[in-house]
Amino acid sequence: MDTDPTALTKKERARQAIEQAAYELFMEQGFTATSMRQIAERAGLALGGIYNHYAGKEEIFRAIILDRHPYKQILPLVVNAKGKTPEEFFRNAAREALNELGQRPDFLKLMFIEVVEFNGRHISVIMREILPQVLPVFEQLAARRKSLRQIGPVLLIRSFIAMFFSYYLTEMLIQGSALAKLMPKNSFDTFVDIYLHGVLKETS
Amino acid sequence: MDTDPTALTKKERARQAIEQAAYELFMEQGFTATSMRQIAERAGLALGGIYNHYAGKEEIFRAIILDRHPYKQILPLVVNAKGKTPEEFFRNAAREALNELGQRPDFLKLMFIEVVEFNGRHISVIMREILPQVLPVFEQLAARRKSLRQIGPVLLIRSFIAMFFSYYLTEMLIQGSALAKLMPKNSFDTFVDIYLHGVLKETS
DNA sequence: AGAATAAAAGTGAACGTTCGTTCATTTTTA
DNA sequence: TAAAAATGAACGAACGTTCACTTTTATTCT
Repeated sequence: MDTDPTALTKKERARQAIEQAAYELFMEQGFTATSMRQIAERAGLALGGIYNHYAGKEEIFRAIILDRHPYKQILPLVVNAKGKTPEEFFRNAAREALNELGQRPDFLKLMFIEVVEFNGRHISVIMREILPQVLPVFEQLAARRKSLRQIGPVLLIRSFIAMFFSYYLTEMLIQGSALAKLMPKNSFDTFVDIYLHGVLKETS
Repeated sequence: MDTDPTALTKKERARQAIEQAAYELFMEQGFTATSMRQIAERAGLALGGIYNHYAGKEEIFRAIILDRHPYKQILPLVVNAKGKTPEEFFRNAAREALNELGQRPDFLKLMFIEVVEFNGRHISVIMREILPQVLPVFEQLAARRKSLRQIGPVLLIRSFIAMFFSYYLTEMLIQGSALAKLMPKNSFDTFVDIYLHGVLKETS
């Protein structure tokens, strides 16, 4: 038989097809609204076959969260962002993360589904993986008291991530509304500016 | 018969009971996971009776969005917030909104359900109501070029709202995770500070 | 190597449940 | 006394999962 080590086994290819189909459908319709039949059809196998690879529907979602979540691509970009000053670092990290996220416009929905349908049940496993990588970077940043206002590393992480979340959440919320028409084009740049400098002018 | 004009008619009381029950259940379980039977039971009437008041399940959700959404209470607090300086205004508005939101911890879920299950379909009606009230206030704010950096009124609104969203979204995401244990107590104050002054120290 | 064979994966009908909605009927309201 | 509201059984559809069965894959033995 063919033993090309670069080729995925048939088993693995089936798993990937199931996860890919489920990922797309969850993004399009949400978790509850997506049926196992739809997943099977898009993955190109029969309904019952799914259960040879996953114990059930929620396990597919968990698998997606664990090894298909966009943070896998984004995290390295942030952690490895360069910059002589913290401002440079934040701007580079934000820009690179945004570029990657721009390719995957539905990334936030995974988080919303997680919150709405599972009350954040699966997040802790992500955190366990993210934190050891990200915390040292932001600890070094927070220590630069000359450049940064006094904000602890944990809140620095949270607020940095929150900037992306809030940008995309408000984008999804206002899409198609009157506010969307009034919105400037490069709004994310302003979000980064506000994160860095605030809305107030310096008082000096 | 009793014609006390302050009393709700029986019809109205039934509608309120249905909306209240549905609101609670949607918050607890999400829209799709909540059944009409659960709504009927908690509202204290029979299954079929709901359809004498609402055409279907989604119309209940729409009614909740329209006249039970927390922004009804919060919007006036923000619009009527006082403050000699923009900073005072923002801090007062943020504090009062947060107090109100603290009483209604599930407020954000309504938005998430809206995004996850309806792709933001019902937001435009909210915007049509909010914008005329809120835009003038933020236009006046944005015009104070001495105090505020150059940010248009529309982005000023969006980023101000986004501050709350990002705070609560990250709170829901990290709850129960390792990051939550490391989080300082009064994190929202820091979010407001970052919104006002940014994370960077002034360069002067 | 090639045949035998046990394990894994694929199939789609069937199962039991639950869903949103409808309906004929009764009770309450105006 | 006519309209509105309440009732819960019934309907058809869809759901996640299981099942008996066939096909494919991987391993063992000659």
